[in-house]
Amino acid sequence: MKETNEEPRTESISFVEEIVKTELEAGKNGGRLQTRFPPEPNGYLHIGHAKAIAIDFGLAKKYGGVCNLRMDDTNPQKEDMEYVRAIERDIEWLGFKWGKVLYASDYFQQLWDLAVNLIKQGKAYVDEQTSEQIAEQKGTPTQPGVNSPYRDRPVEENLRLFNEMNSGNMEPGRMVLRAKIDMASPNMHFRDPIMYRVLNMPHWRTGTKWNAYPMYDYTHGQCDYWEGVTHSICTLEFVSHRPLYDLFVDWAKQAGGDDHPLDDNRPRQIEFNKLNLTHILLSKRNLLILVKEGVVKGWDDPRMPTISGFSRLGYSPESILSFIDKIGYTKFDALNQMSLFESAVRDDLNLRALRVSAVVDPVKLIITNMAEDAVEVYDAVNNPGNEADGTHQIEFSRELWIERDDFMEDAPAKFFRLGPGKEVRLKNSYIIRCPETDCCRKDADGRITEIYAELIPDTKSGQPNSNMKIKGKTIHWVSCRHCVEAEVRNYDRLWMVENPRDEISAYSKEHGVEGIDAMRPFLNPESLEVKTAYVEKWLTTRKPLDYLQFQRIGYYNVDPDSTPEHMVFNRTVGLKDSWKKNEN
RNA sequence: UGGGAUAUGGUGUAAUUGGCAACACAACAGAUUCUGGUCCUGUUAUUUUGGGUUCGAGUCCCGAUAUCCCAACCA
Repeated sequence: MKETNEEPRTESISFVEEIVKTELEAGKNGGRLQTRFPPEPNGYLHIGHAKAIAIDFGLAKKYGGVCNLRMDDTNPQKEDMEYVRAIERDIEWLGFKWGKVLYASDYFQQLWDLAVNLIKQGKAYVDEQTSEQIAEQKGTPTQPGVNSPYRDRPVEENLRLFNEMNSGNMEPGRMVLRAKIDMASPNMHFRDPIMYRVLNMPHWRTGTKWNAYPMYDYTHGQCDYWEGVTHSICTLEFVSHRPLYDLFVDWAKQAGGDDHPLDDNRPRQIEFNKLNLTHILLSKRNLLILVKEGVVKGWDDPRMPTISGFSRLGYSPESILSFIDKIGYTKFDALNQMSLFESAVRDDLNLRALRVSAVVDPVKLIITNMAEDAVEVYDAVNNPGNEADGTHQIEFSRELWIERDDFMEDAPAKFFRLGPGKEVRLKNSYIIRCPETDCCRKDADGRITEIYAELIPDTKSGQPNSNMKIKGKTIHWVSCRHCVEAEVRNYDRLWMVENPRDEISAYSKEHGVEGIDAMRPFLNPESLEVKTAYVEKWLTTRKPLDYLQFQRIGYYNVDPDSTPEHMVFNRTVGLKDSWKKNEN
């Protein structure tokens, strides 16, 4: 039933992009597109941020707009310059360019002036209750709140106290500035939200100028508006903040004498589903615990779901972006499978990784009909999928290292590797054959120490007999005299459970423990296996973050700490293995 | 009867906006292979539920159900 007109499937775009595109085409905002990526510099960026980055920067790039990087630095208690630099590095590594680097703290004066204006209009007041009292009066989602006794104090008193809040003489917690909205609103965010609190601590950018600092809800929308952001894209948990976001923008517009209709010339907040991944824990608070408790070696530990961690593991920026593209932007609270991510990584690495030989669990193989001092040199293809990647040289000699599990004395029928009387091809080299008897030597424990085989003449790649049909597969090897030792770090998932976030919080509630104690039961004790491998000498020419494939084993990446003298390789992801599956 | 959001194979996402439910991952089977990888072919499996409107409903209407978000002086 195939019709002739098989039109190319029209590109399907996310609902977010649909909105942006439609408004752009309608000429809204003067046909201008401006987004922003607003991280709080209190930790490293993780894969969830990458999803936000991809749409914030991606849309701006695709539709000729601009995306600014704005540090959401309204809480000096948790933030640090170290994080700002790391955030910039990670965004660049992903391949995106920002318009400007801005800071919420750039707007502290403007926000202050607006707050004063709002006090004068009777829209804000200073509350002297304790945080417990305020929480109590706020009510619950099912019960309306009640007004603060300070709600109707005179404007002059509000102004005086607000100034005192910022004087440096006010103890933190003594008073806050609240917006006067509606304590009975079904939307909790409307129950007189706190605009300013006293922290009395220096800010790493503004120094000691401020002692009272604005809250997120009072900051974000106005910053967007003042900057000219047209689309403020964020995650779903902010849906219920949107009415407040819009209200504060209204107030800022009015205070600034902006008489445009309220639905024009203003940022529009759009929310998408945040990223959830199986076997991954994504929350800066919890990631910080892993770092501080030494469970991992740092924010860029290859087991961390941070951008820098994935980078060090060997995931390419392209593979991360490709994965994000596959999962899409919707409003559904999805749990994505890690296998989809890994398949995106393998897809990309298959194109770019150079093929090399490394023997990770070595056993010696002796080619009995080869002379002690003979050496042959071959050209090994770097990437069968891309001839332009060229070749590199490898050496072959009498004594080789091969993988221990490429030999079995008593093998199942479908084991197509080495064993008594069996033949295999040595990658890039000869076909070899093990004798029927006495094909290996063992130590006192019965562990194989040496395997013997003879090469079959003229079967080398390119030689007359090279097409000889054998039952065996092709195995990889390195020459004992021509290889070097290297440290190989095989990483495995950090979490043994599919959904660590839920498991941890359930465990935490049940046992009344928090932090690392609630996490420990779910951590994989074998998340890192360090091995010494024999690798071909050519690898000493490889540089940190180079993409490699250890043939028949997996994709590996050169660790940043690796040197030619002591090479370190991180396992990015294993190759698919349809043999291992057969075993069980 | 607090408010808000969501629901399509095992998983995630599409469906020209009311017109043959498709793509990817996963799983399984086979072919090719000097990587038990890649490439290629095939198989299994989907509209939460009950009503309604309609020639026709994943899409519209009404009612259930389930999940998520909101009660930080965090963002």
